Amino acid sequence: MQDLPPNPLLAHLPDPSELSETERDYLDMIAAAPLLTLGARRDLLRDGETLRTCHVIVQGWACRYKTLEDGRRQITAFVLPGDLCDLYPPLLAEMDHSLATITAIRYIELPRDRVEQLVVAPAIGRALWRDMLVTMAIQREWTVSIGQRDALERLAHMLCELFFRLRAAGLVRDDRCEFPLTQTDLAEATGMTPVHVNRMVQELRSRGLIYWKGRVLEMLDLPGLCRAGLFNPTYLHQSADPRLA
Amino acid sequence: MQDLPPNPLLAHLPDPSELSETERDYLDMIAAAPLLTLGARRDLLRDGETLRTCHVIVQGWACRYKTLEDGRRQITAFVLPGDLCDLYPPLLAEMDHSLATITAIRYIELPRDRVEQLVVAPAIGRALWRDMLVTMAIQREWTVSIGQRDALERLAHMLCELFFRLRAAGLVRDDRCEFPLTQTDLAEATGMTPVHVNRMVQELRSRGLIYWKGRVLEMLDLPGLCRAGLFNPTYLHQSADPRLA
DNA sequence: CGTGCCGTTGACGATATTCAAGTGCAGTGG
DNA sequence: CCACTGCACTTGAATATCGTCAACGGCACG
Repeated sequence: MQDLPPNPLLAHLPDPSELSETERDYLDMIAAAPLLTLGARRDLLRDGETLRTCHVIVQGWACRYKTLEDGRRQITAFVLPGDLCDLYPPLLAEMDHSLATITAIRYIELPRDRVEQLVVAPAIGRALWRDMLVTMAIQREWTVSIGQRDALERLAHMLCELFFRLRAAGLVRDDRCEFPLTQTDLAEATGMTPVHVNRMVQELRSRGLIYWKGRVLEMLDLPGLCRAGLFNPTYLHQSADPRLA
Repeated sequence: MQDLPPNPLLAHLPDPSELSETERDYLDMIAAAPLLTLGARRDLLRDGETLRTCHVIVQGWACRYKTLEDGRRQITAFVLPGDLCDLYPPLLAEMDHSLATITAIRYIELPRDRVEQLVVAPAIGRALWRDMLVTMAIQREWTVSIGQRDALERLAHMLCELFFRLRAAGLVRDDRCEFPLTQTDLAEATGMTPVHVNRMVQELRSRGLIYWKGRVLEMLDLPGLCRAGLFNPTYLHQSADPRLA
């Protein structure tokens, strides 16, 4: 692993100079929290659990998922490096879904009452709200995607979304990025079968829109892929970001 | 219309006795806000708009929806009487979806900076967070539903969710409720065609699970409907509520 | 008494699933 | 070093679910 990116909880928050003394103290404590690790393809939190602490993933990919009684599984969200993630569940009684790693991750744990402080701290609270609202917008867009887009559009849209989010996190160079998902992951996220995802991947390849081999994804024609997926990035509410280069 | 229910923004908040002086003042100002009205089947907010004020629906049904360039439309959420709803969009730059009424509604408008105060007020802010997390859980469950459940399960699940939410809002008596949605609404929410919704509705009827005529829906066999929809209400995080009677 | 929307029905067709078999590659252990 | 194992990916054929198209009935509203 290369150097750790700055703690994403910090990256999503206002500049410390805009914060009060108290809020700066909060952030210092967070920055000092010990880094924990978890291997790839493991559950971090399970449906039904009652949590006393909150988790923030600092590095690596994860996903939320839910399983039906008969085993059908749906991934409801991907958690990318730099995303705030499980800051909030302890505010509810128990987990209503699970959280699993895709790659190995590094994360920190925060006690519940510390999160409650953060959430109502003036500047920090506002920033967390904003982050939550974007997460919500993404979830809505998944609903639109699975509900209305056909298989090819759905896959194209998913790849676009992930690519734009990775880019905002500074993880794209020359239209290429690390891409640890399997076709089965994409199937569980888009509500199709792995077989059909495979056929659609090949269609995107044959149209010259993407290159994907091993763990590397390259956008050969990003505007074309956006068109194929009826992808409009405004729902991500990405401000013009310096890291976009 | 019968008597107005108490302002839902208040209903979802902690008892005033647990609040500070300042927080009580906030609530008093909200309670004093003038009630606005809008007719059925009209847009309250449109995709792309920039908002200066926040909206809280006090009475009536509404829905969020998104439209693709080619006209396909997906309802991403139903806003029921008693739900907090558009408190937050102004925190983002512009609307990424639209909000339309189903029935006539009554609502209030709050200036943006007042909402920012609420969001970071200790007790109120925590309550709003909780509400937001439940909304998020519902949105995740829609993803699961559209992604994994088949048409019949999807419809059954949607009816169960709406019924449980209406019940928590005190709008169910003897397993019956007002139900102003059309089959086309349900189609746009579940990602199926109106024709197919119709077939599934008839299937549920013929199994003796529901009665639905005009604007009244009655659950003839709620446990059976829950089974048919693989519905597990824990994601709604409804505490034992006195109004459940 | 029209007009329009909502619900209903049937025949047909398309998209995506299921089932089954086989390939390639990475990691493991002999 | 090489065989063996497992997993991800790939391919094809048969099938099913759901969508499309089209027409009609009922009911509310003007």
